Amino acid sequence: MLLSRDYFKNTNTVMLAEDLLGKYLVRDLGNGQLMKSMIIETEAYHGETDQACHARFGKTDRNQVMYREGGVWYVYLCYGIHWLLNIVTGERDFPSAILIRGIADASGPGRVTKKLGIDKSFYGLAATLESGLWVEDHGYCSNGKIDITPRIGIDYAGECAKKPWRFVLKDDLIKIKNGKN
DNA sequence: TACTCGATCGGA
DNA sequence: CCGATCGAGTAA
Repeated sequence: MLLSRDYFKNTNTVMLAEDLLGKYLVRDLGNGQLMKSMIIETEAYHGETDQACHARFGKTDRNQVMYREGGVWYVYLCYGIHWLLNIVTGERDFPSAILIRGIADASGPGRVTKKLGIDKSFYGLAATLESGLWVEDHGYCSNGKIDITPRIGIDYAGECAKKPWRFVLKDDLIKIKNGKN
């Protein structure tokens, strides 16, 4: 079933990031083709006090969508090359989001968007059928098979770099094919 | 305006 | 290890 707007309005971004593991990212290519991939890696970014969060310097043109009510996509360009996909969480005016770092057939945040054909055009769109990109719960239960680690690539974030806000599903049944496309 | 560095990745 | 390549922050 489709994850509702209310699901993403939850203010506990860290808990939501863990809960998203095992859910399905669904991309409607518009020609009757649906791509469905299990989410296997996420990271939480929570508020202006989180020194790793893009909102740590306040609202900017790039991050303004993080201040909206949860349930919309935050897509941004990283290192001038890769589009990174986040789902905004929580209440209006509190900036928080979850980075989708990996799906079952594409490990790495840049590969997720490349695989599903996601770019800046999804910025600010709601995670609904109409937008062509949404999240479904297929009833998968992780049953504690989850690695919890600090977030990747944020060494500049001081004490916040130590927060255990990265979640990885480790399930022997999941085959990760590192397709280079 | 001129730097510097970043929620990355693929190739040498 | 290094380069690609662009937007945000900082200093001036």
